[in-house]
Amino acid sequence: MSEDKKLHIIEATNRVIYRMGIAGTTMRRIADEAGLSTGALYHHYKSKEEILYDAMDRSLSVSTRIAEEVQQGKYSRGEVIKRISENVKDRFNKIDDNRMQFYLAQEAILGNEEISNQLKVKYKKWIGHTEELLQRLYEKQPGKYNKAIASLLIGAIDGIVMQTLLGVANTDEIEDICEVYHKLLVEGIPKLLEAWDE
Amino acid sequence: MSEDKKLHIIEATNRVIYRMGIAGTTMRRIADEAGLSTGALYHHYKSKEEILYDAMDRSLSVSTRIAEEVQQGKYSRGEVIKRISENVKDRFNKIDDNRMQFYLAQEAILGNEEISNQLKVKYKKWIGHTEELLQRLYEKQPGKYNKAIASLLIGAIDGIVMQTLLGVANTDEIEDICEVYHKLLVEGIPKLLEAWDE
Amino acid sequence: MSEDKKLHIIEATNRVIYRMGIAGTTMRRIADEAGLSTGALYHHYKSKEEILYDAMDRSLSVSTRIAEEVQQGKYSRGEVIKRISENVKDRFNKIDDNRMQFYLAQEAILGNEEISNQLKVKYKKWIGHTEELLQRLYEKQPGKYNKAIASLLIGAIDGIVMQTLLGVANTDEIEDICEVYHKLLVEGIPKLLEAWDE
Amino acid sequence: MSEDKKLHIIEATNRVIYRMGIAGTTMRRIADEAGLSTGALYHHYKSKEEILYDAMDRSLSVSTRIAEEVQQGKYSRGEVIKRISENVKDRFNKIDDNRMQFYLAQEAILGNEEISNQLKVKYKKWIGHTEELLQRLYEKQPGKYNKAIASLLIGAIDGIVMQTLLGVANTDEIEDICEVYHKLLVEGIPKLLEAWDE
DNA sequence: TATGAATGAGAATTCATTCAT
DNA sequence: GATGAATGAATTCTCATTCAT
Repeated sequence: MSEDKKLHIIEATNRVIYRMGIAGTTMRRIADEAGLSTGALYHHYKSKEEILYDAMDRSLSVSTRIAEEVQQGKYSRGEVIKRISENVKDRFNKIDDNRMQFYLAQEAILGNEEISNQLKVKYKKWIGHTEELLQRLYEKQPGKYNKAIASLLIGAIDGIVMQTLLGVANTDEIEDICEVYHKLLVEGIPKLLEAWDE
Repeated sequence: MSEDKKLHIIEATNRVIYRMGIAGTTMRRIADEAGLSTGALYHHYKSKEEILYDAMDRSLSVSTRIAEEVQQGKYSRGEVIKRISENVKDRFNKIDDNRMQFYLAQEAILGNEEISNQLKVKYKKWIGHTEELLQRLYEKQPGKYNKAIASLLIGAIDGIVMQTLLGVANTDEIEDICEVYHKLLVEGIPKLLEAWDE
Repeated sequence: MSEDKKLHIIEATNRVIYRMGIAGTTMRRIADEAGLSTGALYHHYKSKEEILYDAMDRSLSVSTRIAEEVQQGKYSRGEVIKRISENVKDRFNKIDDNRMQFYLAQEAILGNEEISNQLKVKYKKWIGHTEELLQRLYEKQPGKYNKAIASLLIGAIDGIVMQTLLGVANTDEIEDICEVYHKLLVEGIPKLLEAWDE
Repeated sequence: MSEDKKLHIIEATNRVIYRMGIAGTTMRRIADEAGLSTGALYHHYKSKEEILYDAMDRSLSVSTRIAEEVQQGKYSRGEVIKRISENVKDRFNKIDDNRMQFYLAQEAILGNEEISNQLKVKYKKWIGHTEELLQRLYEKQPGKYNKAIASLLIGAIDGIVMQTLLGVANTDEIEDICEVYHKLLVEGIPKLLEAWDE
């Protein structure tokens, strides 16, 4: 039960998931990809579910999101916004990670509770970070709507990622969307926050 | 191929999805739930996918319909925004249909061309309508970024839908998000559009 | 039960067979092609088998082969051979008929006894005609092997037709094959017949 | 994927075809006959068609083998012709395999690309070998018509096979046909080749 | 540890035929 | 005569899991 072998299997699993989706990931394909027999997989994991869970678990613990690293730095307002925008643009281009992320969400939505719970925790963390970021950026006290804004900002990225994966949005359009997203952070959101003060 | 019978099948499908999730939705179960034989299903739909797509289509086409009504100039600016907001809130509550949409998106991303094309058409319609709506609402000439804004507005909804399905956002938070979305339409977007004029 | 309607159904059936083969010919497709409902078919024929049989029966009674019309004429030896060659070349180009013919043979081989019997009769007739032709051409008394030669001459055409349908032989090659077939009649067969005399 | 097990499946398949005809040959019946589960069949072959193709291939590839042996120069001219004749006679007796070949040809003609390609390869090989054989037998340089002659020789066999399957030719007649075929190789074809030289 | 053949339940889909309207 | 919705058995194929070697 060496950790090495497990990692080998998980890496093979990831490659299969990337190509075939989670529903298309069969034990035989994992075995083929890993250069093992199906029987061998059962020496390391006691079921397919366990393999998938391990794969998804490891995948989730790697993925990063806006705000995570920015938070600790001591950047100026302008620098922070710039870094966020870069980060966002970057995310749209990491097709591999997006695909995997989307599959994970899919699996959760289809009824895999364990993955669902993990993703829930992740999203709550991401939203929390973004919320804090908003406060730092616009020097506002925690307002009733900061969390909602954070959710929308995160959600918008997921939505655009889906459009990219679906082939609805092409590269040029993504450029524009990034610019709008940037402008939204600089102009739209502050305006929104002011609006509630009045 | 009476519309009634199709509706009957779709309703049965929805009940099965509600109880068993998409992954547990088989033709046999749909048939049983509808009180039909499996063969009968194929009399009305030529594949399982077609049933699922129709189920999704019927509910999500509401959003398109509203945008179309608005286009025909039946409403004042205030009314339009109100209706959009209502529509968005409505969409967040259709859990089963949203699940289905994500399932179909997955199929599309994994290479199902039929579904892919249908979804592409749907998204392009949504984005197109939203774009026109933006122009009418803010009396702007078609700008370079109107499409990008529309994509983001649609994407944000999908993203929030995903958060809802994952159980990240609860009912109260959805309320807040709707309100922010509303505010964004009223205050944020106009501000954004102005910003490019300066 | 008007003959007209039956003919209409049979023509539709033939078009379906041509496109889909006999195995791919379903009642629904026949109905669609004929512009009728499946139920209506059962008013005119009591089963699918009966329709297919009728279609094939009519098809067989139309098809012609080398020798049939030549026999009655009073052509010279050279003219007869020329006409046969033309006839053969012609046959290779009538893809539609060949296809149908092949399907019929197929159906018979797969176990349809009635068609098998009809085809058997046809082939015996064709072979008989060809045999007589050989005698007229080479002024030989009915020899032990004339029938075998006739069978081979007929068979060769069927075999080449199959190669054409399979896409093994292209148009240029068919030209050559026709020429060889011609030469065979003129030079090869007489030599063969002589050989036995010696 | 032991060759033994494959052979076992093929033998079972042949028995089923013999009893039920190709149309009545289902995976379940093959499995039952072989004493296996249907799933097991798919462990060795990836589709029903592959099983049928293999069944046909195994028996008909004998002809190819002989042509290959001959090519390697193991036999004298007389022996070669004798072996070819024996081979041809043999082929006429393999009723089940011939049935299968016609069934597969039908599939190919109707658009099954996989089978179509396999058969095309097979035929091109047969024709190619026969062509080379002609050159060796008659010590002729590659002539324009050698390929056409080869095609006709192969085609004639298929045509006679079809007559056998249809029950047009009985055992005695097959004897005669074989003899004529033999004579054709010995006397007819050389004469033909000479004819072009003059 | 490792193999890979075998299992067996269950999936989607097809289709000739029937029958109430 | 005509319709077309419905039947239900049969078909091919998939796949997680087991187990003798």
